[in-house]
Amino acid sequence: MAQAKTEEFTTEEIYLADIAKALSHPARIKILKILTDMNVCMCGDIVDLLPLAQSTVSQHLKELKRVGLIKGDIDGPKVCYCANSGSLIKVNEQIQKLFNQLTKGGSKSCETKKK
Amino acid sequence: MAQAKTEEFTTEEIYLADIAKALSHPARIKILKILTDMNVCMCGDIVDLLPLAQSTVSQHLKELKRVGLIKGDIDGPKVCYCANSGSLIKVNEQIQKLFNQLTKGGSKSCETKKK
DNA sequence: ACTTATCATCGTATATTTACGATGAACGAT
DNA sequence: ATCGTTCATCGTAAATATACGATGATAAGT
Repeated sequence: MAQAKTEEFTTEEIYLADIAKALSHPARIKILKILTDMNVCMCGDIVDLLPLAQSTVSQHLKELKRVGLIKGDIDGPKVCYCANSGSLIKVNEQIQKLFNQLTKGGSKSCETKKK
Repeated sequence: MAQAKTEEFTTEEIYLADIAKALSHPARIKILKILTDMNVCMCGDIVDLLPLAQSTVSQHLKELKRVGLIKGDIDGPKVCYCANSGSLIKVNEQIQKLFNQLTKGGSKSCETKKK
């Protein structure tokens, strides 16, 4: 099965993996950049900046919203999206924590003493 | 189709998304931590620390090796895995660059002046 | 009330991911 | 040479992801 056995992993591992999943598509990376560059929050013009159909972009936005990296405010028929700075900062901290752990050990080597 | 139109994205966006994909599973996060904690590089005992079958763990290791986050040295019938510190540092820098961009703008708000 | 614009969701097709058991390859030990 | 250990790969099944067009929902404007 493709059923992940998440029971055996820590909350942090699951959280980080989930964030990573949200970032695991070039379109979503690009959307985050677009929303950051446009200081005024953007709406569906994101579609014009991506080589994807409107429904597909909507799905990507949904995924980013799912993990809280962006927010969307309904304004009439439009929806105004913007990056969630607070969440981005928090996520950045979590990632930093992970990489601090992963790189703290200095350089290790696999070189096994070939006997 | 599930064919990603990667033509329209930058190399950096594709690279970051690819790294994120490699990190998008709790087991792979955990494997990286295990390889870091064990100062001496580990072999297949990783399997014993994960709630997954040996073949599944092997697949996860392959994915991490694909993006260069870990290395594996064949030592007889065993394979000695270890975290690739250099790669981890480089990846960390790339991620930092991204988040610096994403968080540089200060706090934005979606709050549309409800007229 | 009707149209237009904007966006989400539905339905669907295909690709990829995740997982497992089974098998195969490499090597050390007997 | 045979056996056991270790690990990758194959084959396969189910879940998820990606993408699109079509449809539905909402609100502004006519």
